[in-house]
Amino acid sequence: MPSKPLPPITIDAVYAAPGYLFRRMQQIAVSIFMEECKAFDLTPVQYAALVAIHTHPGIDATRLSAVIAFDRSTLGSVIERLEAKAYIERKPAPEDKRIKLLYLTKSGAAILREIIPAVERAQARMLEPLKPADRKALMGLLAQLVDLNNEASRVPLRAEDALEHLGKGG
Amino acid sequence: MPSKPLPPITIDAVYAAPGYLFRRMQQIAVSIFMEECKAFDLTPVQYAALVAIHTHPGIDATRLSAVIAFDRSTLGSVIERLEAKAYIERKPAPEDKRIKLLYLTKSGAAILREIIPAVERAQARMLEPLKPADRKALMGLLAQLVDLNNEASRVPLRAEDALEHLGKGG
DNA sequence: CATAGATTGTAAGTATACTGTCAATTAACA
DNA sequence: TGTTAATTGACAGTATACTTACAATCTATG
Repeated sequence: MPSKPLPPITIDAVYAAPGYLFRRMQQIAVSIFMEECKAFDLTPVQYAALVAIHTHPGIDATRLSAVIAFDRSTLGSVIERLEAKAYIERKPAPEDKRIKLLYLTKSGAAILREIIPAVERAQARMLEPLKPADRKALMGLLAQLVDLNNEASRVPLRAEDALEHLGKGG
Repeated sequence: MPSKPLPPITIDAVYAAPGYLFRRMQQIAVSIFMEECKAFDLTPVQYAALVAIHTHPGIDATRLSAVIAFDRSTLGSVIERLEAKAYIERKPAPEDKRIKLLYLTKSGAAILREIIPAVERAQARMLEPLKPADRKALMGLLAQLVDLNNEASRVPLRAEDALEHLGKGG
């Protein structure tokens, strides 16, 4: 019994923990994205917002936050920045004075077209160190896990529910 | 040729992209961690810092940032918060007036012992929706990918290099 | 139609995460 | 030894991410 006063855990256990690997991978992914897209001055979240608004023109902020699984409170400032860059427009909804509808501007659509090759390079680089079969396996498992854990992280609405009155005109 | 003015990408492509899945999984992981550990008022990063200081007593802030792959600038405020909670102590290094050495306090060691079961519950919950074999496969691939991508995200020092003069007394 | 409850956007407050910059200090070198 | 270079910690500034709170507005109900 030679000392050993505090043996609860070591940093090596942290390195192998899912939470640590998820955080580290997210750091790396953002870093690669920003590097590939530095010519465009768009963050990953701003990019996702642009794509979502492009796919669902006239969406409002609350539904947008559900569609891109993005915190509702923070989204306000993201929208502000995109509006300041003139990539999106906010228009009041005629039938509901609370809601502001979001639309891509011409330059928003243009930047989206231009940035896509860089984004695809970034996505490819994130997985590049793995063999193709392993990339597929990892993405498959991760997509599955995110889907099954979807309820764990609080999002105001499920993406599908959020869009019932959009796009399909009903 | 019926219209189709902007077909560059849709939100479904974003959902399948690695960057989106990594971000979403990180959100979920943090959410689960905070839920399991809410009785302790410790964030995942603060927890990792405590473990690292416990494993490497007398580490300085720059090396700590390398050990837990944590941004050096942000670490200052993390250390401040841990110091304010009296979980760690900062002592000036005798041989180098720039450096402040970090040590766990008694209550820091105590909270670390107490929180570990909650942390382990959280880590287990993150992977719970997958079959055991899939959990193993996912963690293996992710550990591999993080390791091979380590250079992509800027960290001042590699964890191993950061510790050469610590612990082993040389 | 009046009121309670829900929804929308906004804001305040905390905590990462990153980019820069800076002064104090130490190390390297001419 | 004296100047330069590197290191350390601190700070300012931007951008997520989350919690709670709040006013304006809409909906549901009596």
